[in-house]
Amino acid sequence: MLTVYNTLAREKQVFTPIEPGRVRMYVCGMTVYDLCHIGHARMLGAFDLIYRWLHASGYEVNYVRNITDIDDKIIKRAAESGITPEQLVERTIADMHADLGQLYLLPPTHEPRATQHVGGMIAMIEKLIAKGRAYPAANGDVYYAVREFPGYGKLSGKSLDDLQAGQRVDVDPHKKDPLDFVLWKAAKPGEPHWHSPWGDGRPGWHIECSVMSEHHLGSHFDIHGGGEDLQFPHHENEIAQSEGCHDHTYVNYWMHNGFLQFAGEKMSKSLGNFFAIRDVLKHFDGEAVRFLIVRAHYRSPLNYSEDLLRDAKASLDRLYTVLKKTPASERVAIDWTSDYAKRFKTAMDDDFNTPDAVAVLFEMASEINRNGSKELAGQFKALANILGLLQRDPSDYLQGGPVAEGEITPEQIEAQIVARLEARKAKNFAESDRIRDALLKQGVVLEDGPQGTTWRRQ
RNA sequence: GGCGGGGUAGCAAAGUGGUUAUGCAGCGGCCUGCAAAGCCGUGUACGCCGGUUCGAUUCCGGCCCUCGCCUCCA
Repeated sequence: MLTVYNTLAREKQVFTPIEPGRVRMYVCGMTVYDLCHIGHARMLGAFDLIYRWLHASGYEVNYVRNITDIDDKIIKRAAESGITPEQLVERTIADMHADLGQLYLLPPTHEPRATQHVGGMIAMIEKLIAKGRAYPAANGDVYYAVREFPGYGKLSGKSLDDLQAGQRVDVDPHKKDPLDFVLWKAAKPGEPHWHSPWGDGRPGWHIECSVMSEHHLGSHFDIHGGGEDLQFPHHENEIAQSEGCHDHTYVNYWMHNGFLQFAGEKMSKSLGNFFAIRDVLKHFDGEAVRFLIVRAHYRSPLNYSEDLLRDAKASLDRLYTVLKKTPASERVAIDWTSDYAKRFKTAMDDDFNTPDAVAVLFEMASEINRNGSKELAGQFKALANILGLLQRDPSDYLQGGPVAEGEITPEQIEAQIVARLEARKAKNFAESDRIRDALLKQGVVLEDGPQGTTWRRQ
């Protein structure tokens, strides 16, 4: 029985989908003005794991993850780079897909873009105006009237009065209430824009998700996810829009992942303390990065540093070493009646407790190393597959990784191994050890076994 | 100031009212020409102070520290 922590209820709840056997899930994706950083990887990785477990649990999952392809930052960045917003968007999306693939993230079922849904956004805004929950202002903007939506603040646990007391930005004089947020923005000269009943302009950020989720999942769906910083105001505003428009529940389970921190602070573009995924991948294997994410619970804060990444890689090395020693039998179905699989399932069913599931994997690893069971290795690999881990050829993983400039090639390593074998045959251990130490200095570890000498990169 | 998370052994990270989490690192042993890998063994950790209890890291209260949100943000 799957339980999930629902931010709205502030407790774990038994998961019951609206439609038996099917899950409709929406996750706020990227605004594509720059490369994804490792903090984004944490968020996207968290929901990838959730998606995978729902799927493994037998649900047919409609997983929608949007792309915001029109906003101030995109316009600004494109202008700075001397390209059109469209060019910037296309390039950034291609980069994002490439980077996420390196982390073994599954593509979502649908990846709608905001600019494909402007018509729907205009229609929803018109409906909100008709219901008295939104109003056009003299400057061409349209605002949502938060005081007209009784449930405002229920997700973030904030009251309008508390929010007002905490105000720390200048209030737009066109707003009736300082907390009213923009649904439609009047275009400035030269900006991309669409025609609307309120003049040329473009949609606000919050309305995008209400419209795109409804388009693919309907006005009432199961799971809505995103980073915890989106809880307020973004998700609060989505609720106001969608429930304000349809007068029924928008989402059953709100899920938010904890933040990736660097040096004790949230990693974000605005703080400037971020590492782009592709820069990290120059020095670390993508699966090691993924493992760093998998071995922490999705709601916990997660620290990022090179030391932690090295630690994650060392742990992952152990798991792959198991499969190198004991190759998994091919294409096995998971035996869910086995003790290990049951414990794995119990962990994952408990609000996607991946650290506990990983612990089960390590216990299986020890047993496989003890008994050399290919069948158990098959179960092990199949369970790891649910977490998006351990599916590569073990030697490829252990010998691969990013090859730096001037790094020793596999051919050169093999030649050294042959030379060392000659020395060992001649009982010239000084020479044999010299070769091994020389390789170790280049990050190559030799291991002598019954089947001969193998190597891996540190 | 308001609201919401965290503080677990050297590091990372789950979890539990009393029984081994797990991984990395370390230490001892086995194996090995020596190593590495692997195996066996090895750590009286739960922010502080009270309370409840036969017994609390786990429940309750207070305090301290820390992160996030209250502005765009994953």
